Amino acid sequence: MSKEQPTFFFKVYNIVRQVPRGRVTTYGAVANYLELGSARMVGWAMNKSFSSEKPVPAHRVVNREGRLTGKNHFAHPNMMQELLENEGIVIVKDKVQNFAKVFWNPSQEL
DNA sequence: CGTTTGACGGTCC
DNA sequence: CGGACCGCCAAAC
Repeated sequence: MSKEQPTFFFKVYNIVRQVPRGRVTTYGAVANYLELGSARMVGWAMNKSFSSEKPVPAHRVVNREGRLTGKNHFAHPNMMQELLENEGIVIVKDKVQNFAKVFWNPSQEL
C-alpha cells in the first residue's frame, strides 16, 4: 500500500480522475485549482502517477497549448494520442483541436 | 543538507 | 513564430 495521502499528488490524481471522458485539462488549471502555485508540480505528480495503484488518465492532461507534451512518457509516444482520439478528441500534430471546447476546467466545472 | 531536475507557464527578444 | 530565460516548488540524487 502506498502512502500518497498528505500530498498534492493524491489531490492531483483525484482531479485528473474526475476529468470526464472526451475532455482534457491542463497542468496549470489543476495547479490553480489546488492552489499549488506551480504547474510543474502537476507534471511531477503525473510522472509518479505510474507508481500509483489506481489508473490515472494522464493522457487527459495537456499543457496550456493543448499539446501532448507528456506523450513521450507513456508506454508509447503515440498512445496518448490514440487514447484521446478514442474518446472523440481530435489530435493534429500532437495538438488538441477545439481545445477550448474539450477543455475541462476544475475551477469552473467543479 | 546543497544541488539538480522536471509531463509548465509566461515573458522577452 | 520560435528560441531563450526566469520563476515555482517538491522530490530525487
